[in-house]
Amino acid sequence: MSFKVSAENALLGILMTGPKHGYDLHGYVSTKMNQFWDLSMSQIYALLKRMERNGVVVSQEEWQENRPAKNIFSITQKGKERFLRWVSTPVEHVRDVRIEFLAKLFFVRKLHLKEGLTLIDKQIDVLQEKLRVIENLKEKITDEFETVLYSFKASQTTAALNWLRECKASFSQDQKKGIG
Amino acid sequence: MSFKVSAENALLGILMTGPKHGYDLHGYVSTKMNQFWDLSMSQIYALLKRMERNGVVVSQEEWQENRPAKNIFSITQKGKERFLRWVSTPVEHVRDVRIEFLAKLFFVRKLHLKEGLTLIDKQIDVLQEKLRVIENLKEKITDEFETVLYSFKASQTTAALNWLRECKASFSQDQKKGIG
DNA sequence: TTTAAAATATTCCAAATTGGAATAAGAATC
DNA sequence: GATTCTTATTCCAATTTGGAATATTTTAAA
Repeated sequence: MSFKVSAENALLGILMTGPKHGYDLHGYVSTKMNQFWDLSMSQIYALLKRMERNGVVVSQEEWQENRPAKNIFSITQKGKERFLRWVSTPVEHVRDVRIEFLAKLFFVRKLHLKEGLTLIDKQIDVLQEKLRVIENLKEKITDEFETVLYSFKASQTTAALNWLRECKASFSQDQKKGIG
Repeated sequence: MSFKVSAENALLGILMTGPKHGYDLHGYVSTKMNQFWDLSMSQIYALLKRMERNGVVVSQEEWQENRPAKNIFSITQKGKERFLRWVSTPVEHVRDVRIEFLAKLFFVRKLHLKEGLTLIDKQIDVLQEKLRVIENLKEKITDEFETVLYSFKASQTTAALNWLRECKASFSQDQKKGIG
C-alpha cells in the first residue's frame, strides 16, 4: 500500500464529512491530523486532480467576491466505497501502523464507523502472524547481527500488539457508552 | 536525515571495505543488507553520480575482455570522514531505527569500528529524551484519539529503548571477547 | 495611519526520483 | 542449438517534490 493510495484515502475520509476545497483540505490535515500526517499543498492538488480523473471525487467551481474562486470537491459513491474498503483493511506491516493505521483509526472514530472493533481484531491477527514468522526466523539464524535485527522487529511488533489490545479495550468501552 | 543522505552513507560504508563498481554495490545491498535496506540499480547509479560530483568517491574505468567495462568507485578521504560522522550520529526518531540505525549498527560491526558502544549510548539518550517528551505530552492531552496516538508512540519508543539496552549488553560482551 | 505580513486559493515550474527497459554480448541452462 | 540469465551501465518518460508565483484582501505590526 503506497503512500499515494493512503493519501488519497485520507482525503476521501475527510470528504466523508462534507465537500471541501483544496485549501480547506490542507487546513484540515494541518490542524486535525498533523500529529501523524503531513501533506503539502502541491501534493493535495496533485492528488485531487488524479482522484477526479479516477472518479472518486467531483468538483464544482464556486465564485466568491473578494477571494479567488474555490474548487469544491465532493466524494462520489465510488469514492465512498473505496474509502470504506480501505478503512476496514488492516495494514500489512508494523511500519505502516504509525501513519496509515492511525489514520484509519482516526476516521473510524471521527465518522463513527462500526468497523472499529473489526479493524482492530483484524490488525491484531495480521501482526500476530507477523510475530510468529519473526520468532520462527529468529530460531533459525546464527548470524549475530541478524539476531539483533530480528529481535528489534519482534520487540516493535510485540509493542504494537500490546497497544492494539489496549485500543480494543478502550474502544469496547466507547461502544458500551454509546449504547447507554 | 533524508533517505538520500542515508543511502549515500550506506554506499560509503560498503566502499569502506574496498573499491567496487555499481553492479557489485547493488549485489552487496541485495545479499548482505536486504533484510533492512533496498536500493534499485537506478538509484545506485544516480547516487554514485552525485557522490562523485560531491567528491566523496572517485571512479576509474576498468576494461574487461568479455564483459562490459566496469566503473570502479573508491571512497575518498572526504568520503571516509563523512561516513564516520554519519555512523557515529544517533538517529532522531524511532521511525528511523528500523533502517538507518540498523544500517549504522551493521557497519559498526562489519568494519569493527570502536564507536559501537558510544553510538548505542547516544541513541539511548536521544530516545529517552523523546520518551520524556511523549510522556509529558500524554499528561496534557484530553482528546481520546490523541491519548491512543501518544500511547502508541510511547510503546514503540519504550520497546526500542529496551532493545537498545539488549544491544548494548551483547555488544559489550563482544568487546570483552575481543580483548581475550 | 501606514506599512508589512498573512491569508485566500489555485496553478506553475524545474529539478529530482522512480521503475523499469534498453543495450550488447558472453555464460549457463534446458 | 535455443533460450534464459548474467554482466554493467545508460536511457527514458512519467511522476513526485518543494516550493514559488499569482493577485487581492485581510490582519497585524510599526
